[in-house]
Amino acid sequence: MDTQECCIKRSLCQHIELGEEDLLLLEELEHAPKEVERRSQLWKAGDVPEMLYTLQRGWAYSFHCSKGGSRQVLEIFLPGDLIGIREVTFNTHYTGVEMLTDGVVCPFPVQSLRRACQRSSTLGLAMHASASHQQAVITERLVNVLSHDAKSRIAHFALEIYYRLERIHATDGGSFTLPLTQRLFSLMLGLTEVHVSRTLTDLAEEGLIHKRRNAIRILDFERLSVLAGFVPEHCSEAINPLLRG
Amino acid sequence: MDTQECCIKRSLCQHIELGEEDLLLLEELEHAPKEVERRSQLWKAGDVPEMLYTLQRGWAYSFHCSKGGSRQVLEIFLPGDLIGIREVTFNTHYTGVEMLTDGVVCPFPVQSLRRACQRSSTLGLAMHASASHQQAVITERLVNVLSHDAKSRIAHFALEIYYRLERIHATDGGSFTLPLTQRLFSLMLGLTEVHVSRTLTDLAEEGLIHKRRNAIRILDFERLSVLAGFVPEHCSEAINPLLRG
DNA sequence: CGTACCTTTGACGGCTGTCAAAGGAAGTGG
DNA sequence: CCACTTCCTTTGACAGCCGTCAAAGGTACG
Repeated sequence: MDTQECCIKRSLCQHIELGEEDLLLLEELEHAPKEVERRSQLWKAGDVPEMLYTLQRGWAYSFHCSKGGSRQVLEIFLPGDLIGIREVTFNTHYTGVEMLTDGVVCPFPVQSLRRACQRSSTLGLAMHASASHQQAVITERLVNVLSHDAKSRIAHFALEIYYRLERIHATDGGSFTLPLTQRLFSLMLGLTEVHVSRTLTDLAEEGLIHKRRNAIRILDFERLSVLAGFVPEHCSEAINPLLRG
Repeated sequence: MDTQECCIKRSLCQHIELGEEDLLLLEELEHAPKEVERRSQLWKAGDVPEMLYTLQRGWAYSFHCSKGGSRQVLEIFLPGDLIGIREVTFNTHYTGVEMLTDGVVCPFPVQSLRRACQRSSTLGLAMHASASHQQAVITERLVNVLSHDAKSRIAHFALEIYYRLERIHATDGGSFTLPLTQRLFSLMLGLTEVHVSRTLTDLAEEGLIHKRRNAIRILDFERLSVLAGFVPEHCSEAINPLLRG
């Protein structure tokens, strides 16, 4: 396996170091990469979680549908993210997952994960850490939505994505392009598309961002961070030292 | 140990059956119950997570403080809840935890948890399931806040607490009393105290709830559920069958 | 070239926040 | 038991953020 090849191990070893045996175990059990098209769904709400996916290429998102038919977006998945770990312990999925772009995923059966964790408590810990980390992003957005107005919410969310892209070295220089529609912004932040459009226009007029179709570009990180009250603390934390060894 | 005595085992075995060995291991490692006063803090944001607590008696909440000094409440803990599992893998706490009432907690050292999980993969799984379940409550409130107005948010939150109390048989008959101040409501739901007061008055005038100082009482579950779009699905899910055995 | 998707703009209304003030209930110290 | 403080709630006036409705134009895609 060359380093280009997507692997669940690269997701799981971000928080805790895995041994040689752990890595081999994961490699054995992972399925071959699979091409997936934009708008295809990895699963629907209500399905039994039976597969995890590592996102090798492309973007995806998870969402919840209310009875009224409205949709709320909960997570944006970027290349390298582990999709499904957050709900793997449930007997039905609360959220569906859909590709935002064409992409490639590497499937990993839940049953294999169980066996892997039985053979290595470090793997179990890595799995838990990965899920907690992912959930922390959601928690942080709840805090964002609870305490900020539209302008700050958008600023905060843009910065969240930026720092996650930076972590995987997917930013293109000082500024960066965020390929999300305004509709996605609205579904993530509890705003209407109309108001997102207005607010992005405001931010652009203030010189904080640049707007394009299906994308925005951050121009002034300094002022945007102040506006959002953003602290990039939580994104790259190492595991609790008391859980090591 | 009699059944009255609080124990981490009762939290962990809610989602997956634990073996005799697992239970003995947990009993051995748990510390003696400890009285805690209202307003005392179990830890502060920034601390290293070194202890879990099972809440034996009383209520508690976790919160995040923004730079501006405003506070957002993330979780309400009820008797039987495991406090700290959500952030146990992080090297610093993102949220502080404070007692809402006088109470009793049973401490459990994180290092002991690590050793317990090394000796039993089932315990590791139980820990993961417990954390995921707790996170799901937060995720559901994000969905709530993203898609509902003040009246529905309040209705949804009241029902969330009700079903959690029902699960631990702490409801007092058909209706029940929810001992939360309006300030707590506002911090949970991203509203002002003033607006919470107004909205509760509206709900009371419609006969859906009864209002008291520091508490409300649900009168009409049927209509309140419709208003909130509430589905009590997610609260009592068993573990993914593919992870068993 | 036609259709679907994405964005923008304006007018209007209402939900919700802000500011201010007041009173009642609970807790505290004397 | 009383005075005092603190906390919790309520009410009113007012402003503004944001949603709704409607229409139009631009861009991608087949």
